[in-house]
Amino acid sequence: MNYWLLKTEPSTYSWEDLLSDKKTVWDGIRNYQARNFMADMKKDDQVLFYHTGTVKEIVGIAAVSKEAYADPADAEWKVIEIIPVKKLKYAVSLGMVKTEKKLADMVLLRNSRLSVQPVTRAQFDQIIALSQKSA
DNA sequence: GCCAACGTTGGC
DNA sequence: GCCAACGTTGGC
Repeated sequence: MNYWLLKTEPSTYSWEDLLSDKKTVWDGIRNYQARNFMADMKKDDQVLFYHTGTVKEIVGIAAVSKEAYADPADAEWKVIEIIPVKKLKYAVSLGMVKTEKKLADMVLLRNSRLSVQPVTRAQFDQIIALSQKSA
């Protein structure tokens, strides 16, 4: 089981959109590093769903429902499919992640521009722990 | 709205 | 193959 974080601008595609869609094709990724991570995703891997822009917080957990396949729009790129698992009790903001020493190595902080990123089990568990209590 | 960080492009 | 110029992302 691996863990990941997907970033999205909520005005483009939000957690609420995912809930109403029940599943979605994660397409449009045009970055090689991000594509390579997507290629490593396995079915049932857990995904932290992060809103960028004015929100900047992890809002929910999704799961990989279909592993990477060629983007029908452009075979050089890949897409995956995800389904919502559950909304976090309390969203975990970027500010909270920054203040948590155990999360200092998260790619979210190290490389804020990467939109598909790996998360360690320990980091994932820590995020879940933070989401249990309000900021 | 600004700008730092980073990836990509293209000239050499 | 290097690197300057440029475009994009995303936090502030």
